[in-house]
Amino acid sequence: MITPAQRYERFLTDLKAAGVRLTEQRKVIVKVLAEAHDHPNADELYHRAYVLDGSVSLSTVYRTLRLLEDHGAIQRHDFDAGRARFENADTDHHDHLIDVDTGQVIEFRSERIEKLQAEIAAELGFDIVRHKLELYGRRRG
Amino acid sequence: MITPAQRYERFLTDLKAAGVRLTEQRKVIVKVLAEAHDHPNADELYHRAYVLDGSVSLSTVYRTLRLLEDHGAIQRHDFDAGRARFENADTDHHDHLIDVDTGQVIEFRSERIEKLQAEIAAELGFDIVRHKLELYGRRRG
DNA sequence: ACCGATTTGCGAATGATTTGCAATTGCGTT
DNA sequence: AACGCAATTGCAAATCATTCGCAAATCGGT
Repeated sequence: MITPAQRYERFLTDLKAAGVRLTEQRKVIVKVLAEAHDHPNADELYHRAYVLDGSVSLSTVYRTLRLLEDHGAIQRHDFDAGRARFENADTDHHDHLIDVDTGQVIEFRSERIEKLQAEIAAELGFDIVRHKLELYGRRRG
Repeated sequence: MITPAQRYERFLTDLKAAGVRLTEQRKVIVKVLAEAHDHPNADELYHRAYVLDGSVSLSTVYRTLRLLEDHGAIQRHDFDAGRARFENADTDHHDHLIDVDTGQVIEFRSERIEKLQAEIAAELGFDIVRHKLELYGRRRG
């Protein structure tokens, strides 16, 4: 079980290894991402980072998010159109179930679905690069 | 096998039945949608409609798209973030495979995946309201 | 054809994200 | 420990897709 602190260290090590300059702002943003247990959007990340270090700007949050995404360190989602949401990519792959009433995001993983997807793509003559599976559901009353 | 002309007629009949006013612009936009074999975005729809009738504006395209979506006549997708794409909803349900190299969108349907999704949601205590499954793949060389 | 409510086009407003630019900063080199 | 400069930053202005306000045009029942 990886801790936020460990995740943070790994983030920094990987970035340094990739030749990325570790600025104060980037470290703070990465720390916020490492500690996030949810799927925050850019603005939420900005606010959390700003509390830790008032020198972080929204622009830099956006620039850093793009940087991290390009490095494969985080993943971008668009559960609700118009606002991207992020999560660190080091955790195991999983899909999302969004509660349409509360907006709550539940993570799950199904080997069978993964397998089935690969089979379907293969039948169509493709190899899957990535996929997006989002279930929008309502809690059973 | 339904023809574009038939689809167009059904669109109009359904809208009229729903008490929607059939303006010139709406008819043109609906016709363009009925004839579309791809997944055009608002701007593309606007251009196609404008050719048929220069009195169509982009605002009205957006308003009509929202209207049609609310009536369940079309479906909105966001394959690429930041730009919504549309398709008529009268066809059978299907998912999408997007060729990451060409952007081509291939439609497919798998009963097994549908079933599996319902099972997973049920295990988590949910009923599926809708879902989004997009495979992004590369053609096998 | 008439009339009132609905819909339209226009341009301005919005909200998320990006960008230009001058000032600041990380970090390899002295 | 200071130097130098390219990379990075904050800010404000720009962008991009989409929405909105409002006066003018239009639908469709009478």
